[in-house]
Formats: sequence, C-alpha cells, structure tokens
Amino acid sequence: MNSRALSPATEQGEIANETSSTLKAFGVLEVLVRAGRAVTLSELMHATELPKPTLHRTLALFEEAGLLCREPGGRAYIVGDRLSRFGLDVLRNDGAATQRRIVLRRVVSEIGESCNLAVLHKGAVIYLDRIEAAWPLRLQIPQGGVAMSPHCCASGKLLLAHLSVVERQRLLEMMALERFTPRTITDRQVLASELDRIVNSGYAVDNEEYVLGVACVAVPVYSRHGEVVASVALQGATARLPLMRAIEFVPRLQAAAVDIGSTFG
Amino acid sequence: MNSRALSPATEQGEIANETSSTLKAFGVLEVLVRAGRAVTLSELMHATELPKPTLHRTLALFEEAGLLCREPGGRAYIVGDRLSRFGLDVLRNDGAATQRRIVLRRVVSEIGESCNLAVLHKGAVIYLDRIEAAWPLRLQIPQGGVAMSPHCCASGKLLLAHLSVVERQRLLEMMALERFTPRTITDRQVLASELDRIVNSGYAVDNEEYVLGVACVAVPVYSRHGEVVASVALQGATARLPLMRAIEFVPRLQAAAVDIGSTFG
DNA sequence: AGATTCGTATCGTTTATCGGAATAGGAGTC
DNA sequence: GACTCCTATTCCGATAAACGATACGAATCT
Repeated sequence: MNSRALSPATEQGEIANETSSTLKAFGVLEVLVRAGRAVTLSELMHATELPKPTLHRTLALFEEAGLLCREPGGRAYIVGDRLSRFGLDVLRNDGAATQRRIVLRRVVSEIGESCNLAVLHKGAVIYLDRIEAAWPLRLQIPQGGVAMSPHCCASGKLLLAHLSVVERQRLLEMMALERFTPRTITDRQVLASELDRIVNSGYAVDNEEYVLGVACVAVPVYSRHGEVVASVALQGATARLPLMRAIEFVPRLQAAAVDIGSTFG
Repeated sequence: MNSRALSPATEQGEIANETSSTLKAFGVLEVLVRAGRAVTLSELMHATELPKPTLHRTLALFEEAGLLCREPGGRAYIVGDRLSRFGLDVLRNDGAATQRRIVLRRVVSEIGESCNLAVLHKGAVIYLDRIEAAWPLRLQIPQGGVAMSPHCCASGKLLLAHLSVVERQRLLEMMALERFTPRTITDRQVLASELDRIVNSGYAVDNEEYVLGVACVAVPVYSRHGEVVASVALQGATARLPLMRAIEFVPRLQAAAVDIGSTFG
C-alpha cells in the first residue's frame, strides 16, 4: 500500500453489508473522494470489503458515465468532471446553504456593504453565495460557477494562505499572476510573504488589487475538524468604506464565519 | 408547478434511458441538487421522466441512507447531511486536477483561445478538462465522459499516433471514419500516413476537420516513463486564429504539457 | 362534498447484479 | 529470458434486486 490506509465511509464492513447496489456504489464514491488522491482497485477492496468483480463493475460504470476517470498512465481512479461539478452544486444548493444565506444577509444589513462566501475549487475562487448591499454602485463579479483568480482578491489570498504547505507551493509556482490594477500582486515572493502575513493576522485584505476603488476583507471559515473550508468576505467601494474602516469589521465577520462553519460537515 | 421547471442533468429522457439503476439514481440526485430548492416527487417525475414508483423507491432509499431528507413540514426532498458532507469532500479532493487546471488556465489566458486536456479511452477521446477562452463564439463540445471520435480532432489523431503499432492498427481497422466536414479524413490510408507525420513532427493539427471554422493544434503529454498518456490542445475559430498562427504556439503548448505530465503518477 | 392531484403501498415479472473462478496483464527477481 | 507474485479484467450461471402497471390513501382545490 502506498501511504496511509483509506477509511470507509461509515464503519468497517458497512458498505459491503448494504443490500442496495446503488448505496454500495455511492459508498465507493465516498471512500474514493475522502482519499484525496488517486485510488486503485485493490485499495478500494480493502476499504470497502466489496468483492473484486463488484468493485470493478461499479468503477467501470462510473467511469463510463464520466463521474470518475483514470489517472493517465496509471490504473488508479480519480474524480471526474461530472462528479466534480456535482460536488460544487451540492455545496451551493444544500439545505445548509439557506442558513448560510441568512447569516450573510444579516451581516450585510448590519454593515451595509456586500458580502460573499467563497471556496477554492480547482485552484480558482468560486462564490457559493453573495449578498449585495442596497447601493446603486455595485461591482459585477462573475457568479455562478465562473472562476476567479485567487491572487487578487481577499478571499482568494485567504484560502491560498490556509492550504497545506505543499499545495500552496505548487499553486504558487504554476499560477499566472495577471495584473488587473497597479496594486495587483504579481510577484511570487511578495505574494508568498503576504500569505504568511494572512495566516498570522487571521484575515486577508484586497487593497484595490482587482478593481480600483474596491477593497475587501476576508476571514476564514473553519469546519468542525478545524480545517479552513471557505471564506467570508466583505467588499465595498472605498469611497464609502475605506479599507481601514472595513478592517474594523473583522470581528463581526469572524462571528458570521463561526455560524457558517457550523453548517459544514 | 411552483416556479420554473427543473432541468435534467444532461438531456431530455437521458436519465430514464439509463439501464443502470445506480446511474438513474445518481441522475436524480443531480437534478435535485441543481434545483437549488426543495423538490417534490412529481417535479422530479417531469424532470427525469422516470416512473413514479421507481422514483419513490429511489428517494426513499436515499432518505434512509441520510443522503436526502424531507423538508420540515413538507414532503419535498432536500439535500441531507451525508450528501452535504460528500460535496465538501469532493471539493477538497482536487489535488492533481487543480494543478492541471491551473496550467491550462494560464495557457488560455496567454494565448486567448480555448485549451483542453484529453486522453484516449476505449478508442474514444475523453476530455479530462477544458478551459474556455472569454470569447462569445464558442464551440460546445461534449464534456465529462462523453466520448468523441479520434479521427477528426487534433487530440484524437495525436493520441492515436502515439499508440503502439498493434493498438493503432487494431483501432484504425475497426474505427468508423464518419465525415463531419469536407476536410474530415475518411480514408484509412490517408489517416495512417497522417499519423506517421504526427509522430515525426511532434504535434497534430485539425484543419477544420470536425467543425468548419475551427482549427486545433495538439501536443503530447508524457508520463514519467516516457509514454504518451494525454494531449494538450489549443482550439480556436480560424477567423480569429488561423491554423498557421496557431501552430506558432506549439512550443508554448509543449511547455504546458511538461508541467501537466509532472502531475501524473 | 366531490373532484383532482399527489404520495405511498402491493406484487408478479424481468433483468441487472452478484461473486467465485479462471484469465490476462505487469512489475520485480534471479 | 523464464519465473514468480500481485493486480486487474473477463466469464457466466444463480440469485435477488429493480421494475413499473395498478391500486389505494391522503391532501388540496373548487
């Protein structure tokens, strides 16, 4: 076995004891997805305790459907395009999303500026939700699955900062640091130290790095297991809300982040 | 019906035509999750075109398993805790896919045309990932496990070209060389020599062989063991990017292919 | 109250699923 | 190269799970 063993979805033998083929298959997906890396047939055999042919059939089915695919050059299975999209849709639309929206809306009405909830998906910032303040001047931001580069917004930098060391390193090396304003960080060294600063201070800012006249402040959302899974950010026109005043709202954002964090697995 | 109608996961009747109960069930989940609100059984009936008892059984199964639950005070189904957690795990699972996507995205932003990453699976081209350039005129290509014939696209011909001699021969013989445009290669002899040319030159082109007005250039991605396991391709409207100019980007694509190759086991 | 729609239960039929066993494929060793 | 060991894939007959027409109950509308 390569590294650490996989853990089954629920308990030992749980998946194999399931009578429904559909639930067995779903259990396989759960194990695979929790692994966080490419997984071979025999690894899944140990984790699920399902017979070899059954697993093989199930995996072939999912591969055919585009839910899974094979690691090129290898035999191991990884998450496919369709499953990846499904995961995103779940997060956007589950019942908890309603609760999150309520929390967000409350913050917006208290602060009077737009807020958003974002995650990192395939190296890009995706907005799970977004509440606009009732101001005529608004920033139109790509919404609904449209990705945004992480290096130039508060949410993106915050989420980058809380990745594992290796993940962060890899992304930093490969990312294109496109310039949007004179203040956009386009130097990898500068960005790296900015990320360190973010981890220490507990929040990230965007000082007109994406659009001139717009500043943001972002704080982390922790899951129950203490991992950073999302970010809550406040964003406003500097004419109304200078960055310095926006930072004063950090405690309020953190309180909202706690509420939102409790809605994640 | 309450508000707007639901859209099925892929196309009309797609879910109902699926033979596997597992995939049918998954299709139901996809529809439900995309709805973004509580969904009733009869709404799902319309969206999925599945018989009522089948749906009822499927939903009851998922409810029992904790993947779905009922809207409090109503009968409509919403995402359950277990599915919600699953969605989060999918998002975290990114890993290698993230890096590949970043490399692709960077190329797209530099060149300004769409790029994709493809592999050959069971004699068909499967797109692992695909980044669209920000142009209004786009080619909508089947994604997520939907297969495409290799004889008429740059990625396909490139991957064919780098198969072992016997494999290539076998596929060439059994493949149907369907014609899509006047330029589609439909002659086995012509295709065979084209493949030889591709191996020698190190890249493949699609000169409007699948869609008129769209040209592609593809280069190989090598695994650590020196085998061609995938292809990176650039594809653009010839009105913007004539084939001759697209070929000038081959070195850039090759650089991206090296980066992507390093992410494969 | 009657009509209508929607959700749940029943049950004989069918067909996909199951998994042991045999086969093919690959990596490593000598 | 011949051998071994381990993993992935294919085969196939028995079985059980999925299927869906029909019927029934429950809720909502008029």
